[in-house]
Amino acid sequence: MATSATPKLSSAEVYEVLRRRILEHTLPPATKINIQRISQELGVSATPVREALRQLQGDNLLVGTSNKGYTTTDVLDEKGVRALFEFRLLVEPWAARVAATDSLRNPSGDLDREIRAFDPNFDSVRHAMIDHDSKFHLTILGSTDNTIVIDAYRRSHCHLHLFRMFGDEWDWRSSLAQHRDIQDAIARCDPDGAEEAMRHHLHQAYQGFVESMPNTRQPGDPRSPSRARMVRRGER
Amino acid sequence: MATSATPKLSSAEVYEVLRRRILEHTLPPATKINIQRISQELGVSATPVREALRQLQGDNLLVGTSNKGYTTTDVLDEKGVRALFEFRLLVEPWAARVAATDSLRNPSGDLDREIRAFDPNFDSVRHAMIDHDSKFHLTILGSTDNTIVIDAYRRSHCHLHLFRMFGDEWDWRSSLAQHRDIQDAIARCDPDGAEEAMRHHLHQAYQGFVESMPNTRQPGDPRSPSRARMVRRGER
DNA sequence: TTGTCGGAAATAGTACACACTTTTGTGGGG
DNA sequence: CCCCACAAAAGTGTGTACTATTTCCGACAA
Repeated sequence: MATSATPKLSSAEVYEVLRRRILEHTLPPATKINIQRISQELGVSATPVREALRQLQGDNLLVGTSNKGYTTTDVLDEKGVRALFEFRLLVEPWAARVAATDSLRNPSGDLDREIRAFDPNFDSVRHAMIDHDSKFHLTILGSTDNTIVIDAYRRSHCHLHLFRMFGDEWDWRSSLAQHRDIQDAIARCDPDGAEEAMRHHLHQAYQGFVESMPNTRQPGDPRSPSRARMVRRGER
Repeated sequence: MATSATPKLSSAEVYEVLRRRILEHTLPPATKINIQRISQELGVSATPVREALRQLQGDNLLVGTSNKGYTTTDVLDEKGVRALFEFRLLVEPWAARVAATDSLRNPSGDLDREIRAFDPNFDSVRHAMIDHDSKFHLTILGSTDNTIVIDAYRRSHCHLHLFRMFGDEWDWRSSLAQHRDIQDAIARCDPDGAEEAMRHHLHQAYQGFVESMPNTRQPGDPRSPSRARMVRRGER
């Protein structure tokens, strides 16, 4: 576990370490990053750390201001969640439709495997579900073979934000059932069904988010708890 | 014009300089970047240059491999163009619809100004049109107030790729007319019309691209000139 | 309590040394 | 005679240590 005593460690590896730490919450949201500490902790000089930080800034995992250092991105506020799901509703139903049109390289096999591989007793249900959900959605996106859309999706870091906000009270059973519905529609090459199943899935997820948001408030986070704006549905 | 003799220049400024150079083709596509040369040219040390390069890599303007340095991204191939327009067809018609729904902060005024500001005798028509086109589309995107979608759009660098591929033979008049159609629909708050106008505009642009692609081949670019795969239309 | 002034800490930049990559040049074999 | 392989040298990217500036925090005084 100790990262010390590694013979030579550098640059791209520092990037990977820091990236994992952010994604796994070892570095919590809205945390100031100390370059010195990290450099001596990983046993490298300051320069590779700074480069890694710059790259992480480009990946939307850090925000940095000149002469003031870097900070991990904050938890999404209500507007941010809305924007995120609006974005997902643009690309993911389309991706599901594309995935369901091609009967040859159809990701339904992989998706089935992902669903079966889900283990509620893994570590925490939350962790297992996020992991499964991440892979499931990315598999569908990946089947579109559109690097630009895939890249845009990855950069949204939606599952990082999910992980940050979710408590353990989440109804993962219904999410899993919706995944099964999507996989079914894709397996039988039903574009309309797949698109609609995905849209429904995202709407449900968003709904769950909005309802749980006042509860998920972090301690010591003075955001106004009122202003629970209502959800507009049936946008399209 | 000369970047020398600047008293103190550093880091974020290096980033800006390099970014501009890429966007303005002072650094052509698929060009290897020499850190030493840039550092002594700008009168700074290697470190800030390297950091700027890392950030540009995160912006999808450079590709970098370990111990081999950085290279500007290459011109899009046919598959890339297809992916790019597929992406644009996902977000921009939606953005046009959103822009046309809100009668208060409606971007039609800005759009009208953008259209009028276009000057065919500016420098080269190509440059002027790319500049106008870039602002026009970004204004519509910006009116959605969805930072995630806006950011994804910016990172696609669609106008950089347009600029790279276009010759001067482009039919900018019809593009401008289509912009006017879109602006009209938004001004009268006609979501369906705006969405459809945008979709038509993008289809036309894509069509123009595909037709001009074999002609736009760069000299000294040994890509196979055959394999002009046919366009599938009416995807949705 | 508020404002200002210092000192400590952290970040940004420079110069140098090392390591990897690429290229050039030379020798042997086909 | 040409070509391929291997080796040496130049070139370039990468990491370390040091220096300089900037920011932040606390003490002291009004």
